[in-house]
Amino acid sequence: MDDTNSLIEQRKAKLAALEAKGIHPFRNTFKPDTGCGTARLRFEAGELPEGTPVAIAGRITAHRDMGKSQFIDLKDVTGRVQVYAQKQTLGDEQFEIFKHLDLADFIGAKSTLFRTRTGEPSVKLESFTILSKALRPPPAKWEGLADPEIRYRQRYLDLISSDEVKDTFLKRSQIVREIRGFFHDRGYVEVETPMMQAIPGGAAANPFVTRHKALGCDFYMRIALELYLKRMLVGGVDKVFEIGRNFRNEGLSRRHNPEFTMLEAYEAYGDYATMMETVESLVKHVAQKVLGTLVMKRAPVGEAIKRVVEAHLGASGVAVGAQWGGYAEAQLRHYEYLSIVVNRPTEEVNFADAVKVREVIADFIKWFKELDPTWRSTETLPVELQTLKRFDRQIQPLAEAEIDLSRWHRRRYRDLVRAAVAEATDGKFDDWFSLSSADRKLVAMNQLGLGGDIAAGYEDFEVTGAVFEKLVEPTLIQPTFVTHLPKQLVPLAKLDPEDPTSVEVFECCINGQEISPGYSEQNDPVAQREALEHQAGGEQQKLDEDFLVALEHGMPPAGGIGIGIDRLCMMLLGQESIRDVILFPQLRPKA
RNA sequence: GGGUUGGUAGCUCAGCGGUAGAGCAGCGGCCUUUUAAGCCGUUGGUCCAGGGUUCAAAUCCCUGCCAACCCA
Repeated sequence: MDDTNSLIEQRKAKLAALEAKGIHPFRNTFKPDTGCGTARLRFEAGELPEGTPVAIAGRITAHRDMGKSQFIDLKDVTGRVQVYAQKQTLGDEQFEIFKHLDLADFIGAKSTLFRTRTGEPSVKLESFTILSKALRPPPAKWEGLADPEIRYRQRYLDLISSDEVKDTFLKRSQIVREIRGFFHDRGYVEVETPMMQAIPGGAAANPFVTRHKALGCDFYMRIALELYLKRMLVGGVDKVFEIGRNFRNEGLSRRHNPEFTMLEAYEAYGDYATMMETVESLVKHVAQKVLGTLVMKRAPVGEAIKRVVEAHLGASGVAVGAQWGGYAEAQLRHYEYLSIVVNRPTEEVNFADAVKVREVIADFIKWFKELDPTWRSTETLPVELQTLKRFDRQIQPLAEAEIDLSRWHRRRYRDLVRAAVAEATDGKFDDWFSLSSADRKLVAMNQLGLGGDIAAGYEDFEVTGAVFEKLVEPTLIQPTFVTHLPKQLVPLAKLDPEDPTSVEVFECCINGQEISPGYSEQNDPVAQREALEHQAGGEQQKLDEDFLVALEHGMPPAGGIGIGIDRLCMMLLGQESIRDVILFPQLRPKA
């Protein structure tokens, strides 16, 4: 970024020298007739014979100077091809210019296909045109870009230096295209609704505020698509969807970007069951089309495993493992194994280690139970059972190397919570829902270690919600529809007629994250008004009266879904940070 | 908000009290089939900023700024 940088000065001097020779390095005077990678591939496949003339254009990404012959790599979006230039062919003057081209310059090359002595499919240069002179040097060719800040702020450099990164974003583009195709094929209509709204509705989230000068009022960036898409249902567009940006004014993390891409789709006369089928078909369709498989490799887990093991080795009873050696040499070996995992380089820690760590924990539990059948707390042994259980629970999702999108599971919310609590407390609290509400809070804070996740004023369903979020959701690696959510959790959805304490809602979890909620949408205008008024908590200005009027005009019963496109991409593309599937993630502005 | 780690050449990094280093990139030279080309030579630095300790600080200490990760 430093303009006094001598490399930049040198390049500027080269530019001036070219111009002094009457060469204009920025003119659009060259039309390629094929791509660099395309030419290479078609040559390799035998579609084009040796000697075929090709006009290619691209960026110079490598230069190998052999004296009177020169090699460069030319790269465009289709790939890379080697260009071979000879002094004999180009003539002295052109050859000198070619020789002094810089990495990152763009040229157009008239050339013919041929193979080098080592068999590399290449092109032999006949003439070339400079199409753009780069005034700044590219990132290191071999190491690539290491500084994450530059990767995100100057993504173009990241795209230049990493084919994997480029591939990820090209695939993201295909994913979105396939999603569109899927809905269009099913007769859905794609629409665009306002991003700036006077009353941001459809979700519980903090909005961004913006100011309209001419109207003299504030607008909010939308936090959901829902309320406008439902207006479309009222308006008679029975199958409707939108893919677009939502904005939520919250913190940044590995899984959160303030602006993110959401898909919402609504289908009249459908319900949450219809939409489960839709989500399953959609995800399978996209995976098959874009990746050609339904088995997803998960992102590397080394860092996460080390983090968990380290936390437990350091903070809790496992750290005293060495002291247990007194009664079991095998235990000492196990303890040593955990230390080895922590001390190994991150890249070498893998899914198999997570499986092994789980075995180690299971052994510890078994030994301790043999030693003291009543073992539950720290009374007699140096480590608490729940500590080991928590340890195991955190490792468990890291032991699954693949996601199998051909098998989808359906589980009831309450069953999952009940089982998770029973397991985490070693059967001590085997029916979470039979506990009193006060006990639930105590158990969650003390036995389940959720003290930090539960605020004092939490209502009952929020405590259960925290248990689900912390204990259940991260373990749902394989595609799972969680159904029959408690009605308090989703106040705007339709009650289940067979179980009025739960609603006709699902959450589709994959890879330990919720990627898609789905609903039987509320179309009773009276019930909807009550729910919204309750949600607004008496603040009338938050109530979207126009939306309620729309419902009063009649909305057909419908099923609806929302899918976080960024999270879907993370899952499909094996990325563990949302910043690696968003081209220009939000960062603090540079001072 | 708290903790951890980091900030040294254009890039990737080493050095961790005693002359500021390497590879790549750049520049000059040799080489007409190389491919992380090679060989010879060479340019390039506010060691993030400020303060302190010391005969001596990139190195140790403090403060600040920036970033990544974790926790909240």
